[in-house]
Amino acid sequence: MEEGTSKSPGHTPVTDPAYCQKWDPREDCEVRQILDRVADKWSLLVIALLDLRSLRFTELRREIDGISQRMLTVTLRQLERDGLVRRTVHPVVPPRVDYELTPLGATLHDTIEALVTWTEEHRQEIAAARDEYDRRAARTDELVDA
Amino acid sequence: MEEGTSKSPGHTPVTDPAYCQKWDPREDCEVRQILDRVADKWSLLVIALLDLRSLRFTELRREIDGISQRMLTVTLRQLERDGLVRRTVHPVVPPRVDYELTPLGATLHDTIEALVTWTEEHRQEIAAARDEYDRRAARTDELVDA
DNA sequence: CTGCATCCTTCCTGATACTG
DNA sequence: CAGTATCAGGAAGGATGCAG
Repeated sequence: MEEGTSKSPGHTPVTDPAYCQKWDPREDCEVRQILDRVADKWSLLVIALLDLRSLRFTELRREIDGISQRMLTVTLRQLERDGLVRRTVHPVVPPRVDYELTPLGATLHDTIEALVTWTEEHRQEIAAARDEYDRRAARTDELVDA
Repeated sequence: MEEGTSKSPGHTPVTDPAYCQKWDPREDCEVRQILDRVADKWSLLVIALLDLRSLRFTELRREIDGISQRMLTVTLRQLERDGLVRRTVHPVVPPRVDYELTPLGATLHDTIEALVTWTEEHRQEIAAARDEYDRRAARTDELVDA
């Protein structure tokens, strides 16, 4: 019936004022939707590259190792829709399309840059933590085998 | 001028010194691997919640609307492996497992917080951009229909 | 309560063909 | 060049059942 552990009285909800003011817990909340977009693997790279200079479709494709044509298209469309990237079609042959950050996109880059910087500053620590974790896991597996 | 059609001479590579110092273009580069982790949809939310206070598995599951049990487990294991989250098992019945940020994880939270703040500060602009984009798209579709 | 194992669905890549 | 459309194969994610 009722499990004493997750009952109301002793349970301090994280969804109290201090939390609710910052996070809407609903899955479809606006902030979560935007976070899913800007914290996206490919969006991050596209924005970082476009901050250096405006780029054409093929240039982006070439620079971002591992991205498929489909995902680059999808990512650029999303970023354009969100007003972070401007798409400019030049009426020439062969067609030329330039992508560049909007002022809004540029402000996002500052934040993304911080994330990249953090990653670069702490990658040694993370690599060490991974080694440590994997070594422990290996030892545990040995015990299980025995 | 010289279209260069992405040939060698006229093509200004983004992978020049200014770029290479910051980004390793290879897909499997360490920085990209870590970014994929910390810029992950669920990782972001987990770290944001654990910054408020340490939480149990079920508490996290309840707070993060839409996450599956599997993904919460996977996300926590990855964060633990990377040294961002500490997992503490209390030898009691029923089992009790607490998750908390490590000092390293706490430093990451500062950066994530900036991303969340950016999102909150600009969500109106993004919503407006989306409306604008969707209206244009709707009008274009009309023309196509006609 | 915690979380692994299994099945099943959805998404993504990669290749290829075609339009403007 | 800059896409859209399609299809096969694979990986990621969701739902469920069960074990410690």
